[in-house]
Amino acid sequence: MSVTIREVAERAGVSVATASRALSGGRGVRPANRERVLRAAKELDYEPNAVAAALRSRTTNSVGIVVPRISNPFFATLVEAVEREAARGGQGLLLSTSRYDPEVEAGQLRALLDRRVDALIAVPCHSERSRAAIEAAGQRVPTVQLDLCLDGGGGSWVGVDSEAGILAAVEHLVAGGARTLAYVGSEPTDSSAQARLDGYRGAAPLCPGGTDRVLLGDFSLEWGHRAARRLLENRRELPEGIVCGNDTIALGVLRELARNGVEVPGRVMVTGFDDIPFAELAEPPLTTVRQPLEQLAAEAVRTLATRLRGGEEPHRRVAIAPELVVRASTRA
Amino acid sequence: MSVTIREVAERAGVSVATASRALSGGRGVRPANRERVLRAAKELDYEPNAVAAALRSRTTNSVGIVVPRISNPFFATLVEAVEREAARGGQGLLLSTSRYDPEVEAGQLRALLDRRVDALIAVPCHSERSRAAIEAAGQRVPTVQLDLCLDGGGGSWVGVDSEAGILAAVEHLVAGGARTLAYVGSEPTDSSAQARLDGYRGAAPLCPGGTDRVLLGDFSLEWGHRAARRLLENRRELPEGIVCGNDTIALGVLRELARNGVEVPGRVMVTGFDDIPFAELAEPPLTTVRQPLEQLAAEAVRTLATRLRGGEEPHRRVAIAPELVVRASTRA
DNA sequence: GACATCACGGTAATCGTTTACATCCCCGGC
DNA sequence: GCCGGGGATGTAAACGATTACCGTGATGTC
Repeated sequence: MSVTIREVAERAGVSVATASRALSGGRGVRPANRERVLRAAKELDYEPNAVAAALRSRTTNSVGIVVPRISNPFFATLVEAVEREAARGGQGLLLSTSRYDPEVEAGQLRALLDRRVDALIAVPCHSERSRAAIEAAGQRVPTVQLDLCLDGGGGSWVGVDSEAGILAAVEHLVAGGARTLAYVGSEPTDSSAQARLDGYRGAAPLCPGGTDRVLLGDFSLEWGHRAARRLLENRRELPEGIVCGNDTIALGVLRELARNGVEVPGRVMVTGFDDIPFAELAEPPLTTVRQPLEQLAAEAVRTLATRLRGGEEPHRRVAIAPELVVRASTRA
Repeated sequence: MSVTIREVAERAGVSVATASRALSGGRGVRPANRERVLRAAKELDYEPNAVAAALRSRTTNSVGIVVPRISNPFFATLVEAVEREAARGGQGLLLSTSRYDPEVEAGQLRALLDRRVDALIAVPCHSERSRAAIEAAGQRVPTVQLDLCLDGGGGSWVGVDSEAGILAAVEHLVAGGARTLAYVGSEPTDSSAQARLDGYRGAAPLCPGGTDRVLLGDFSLEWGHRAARRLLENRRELPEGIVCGNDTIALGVLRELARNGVEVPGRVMVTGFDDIPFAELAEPPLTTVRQPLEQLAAEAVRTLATRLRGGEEPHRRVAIAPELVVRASTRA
């Protein structure tokens, strides 16, 4: 069927060992022989069988990734960055989704391990119930948690410094003249939600006027709507700045404010978090904290690469500082 | 290192052949033996080596997919649907992106074939220059083009019936009272752009008042802006219905109309195509033609599955009828 | 000229399964 | 009682690379 290295070797007049050496790296082979092997391979249109190579060399040159979903533009962009980064190193990417179900997630991780991926990248879908599977995986291959992480740490992690991001947003709002603030975020069911909430609480003292309104729901547009309505109940006490836990919530808030004729940023300023593609398309365009996705992906892949090349601490935790992107939903 | 089937067989007191049979399918093994093998496997925490199985059985239980990009929400949703469908059949998904570069695409396809994927799904990034690589791939494994296709056909394809979709949009606009129409789409550089344009031209006779304004650019928000500005140059001749080639363009058009104080759907009705997640978040929410992504994915995977199970025509072309989703950017 | 060193190349073992083939046993039909 | 058939099992040969190990000849050094 397919042409094998044996036939290439035969045509080149060398042994399979030499052919193999010539095709991969080519060290320890006389240039003349190397040439002949390469030529033979081209003439026969030889396609190396990566499966056989993987079996013998015990390395598949592929990494597995598990994310909650891909249709979420945030994860999509993340996966894209990881794919590009992996491809650059000649690594294939095996993609799975957990659909926010720890059981599914565990199954996917196991399937990836059966396929003998060299390393794993996972966005744990639950800060508690993802633990067992992810730690088990970490026993077998280098594993890095991306974006979200397990409660209480454990294993490598690469993510954004949420607290610094929220702090930047708060500083910006205060500098823009906001005297009262509110936070609309998600219940701290995952590590990001927790960190952003902590960030808000930590930054609160910067705003002298008052920062005590904290509304927690989930990371959805609907929650943004509802929270905004709640803040609108008493028009007089409407805060001058609303810090949102992510962009989706912020879009919901913006929309509800627009419906009720509240001027943004005139009467209220709004900030988001993530900088999803639609943030700049909102009306008005949303000031937000941009996740440096490319950097996150690069860092994650690099972490795995160094772990594979040998040693390095298995508990590397990298928090990358995000960047505030100022748009029209706030005053400079 | 890892426990092998040999050790499982030993512990169960049977030969490796029997162990293998028991673990995969279990046909032709006495129930008692099957039980013992399964128990031994569980006790030893046996993890089958899919690489070895793949080498011997010449099937990797994995499909490769190449899309132009994942950060495009349309492709992201498509990939997600394919992943789910593949996972259901126990197939892994190897993901690659072409970044709209036929060279990159060809390289990715080759890499996937080296990895011996059982089948391929590709969204060709160019209707001409993708041909060689995709047809070459099709020689080796079942390959299906998804969404986009090569010029002039060739190979299997699963996509949406663009012409029917545009027709539905036009009918809807005419039924809603539009007397004049315009089309804002992309130059026909890919098969979808072509089909949508053809669809508009085919449906034109339905609108007695006039349908001759056809503006072609690319599938971007900016083009939507520019096209809308051009239509606004002569306010009096502003068409009563604007059919857009995709949602992104439509969002651009909507925005420009809003900036110029044109009422939607009062003065002008607008339709999109695709139903990306943000379509319903637009202001007003966008009436659009929904791509049945789940169905497309399922059909693509099914096509490959039947091809793998043996025979079936290699030239299956499936066009699925899309559904019109009516929202507030048009009158019912 | 003897010997250590070195670069290169070949032979064959190996990775961990699946599966072709042979064997064995049991059962039913004649 | 013999034979054919079929199901369960074992033996061993694949699958197609990589690589440990060893042999060979060239080279350098004393």
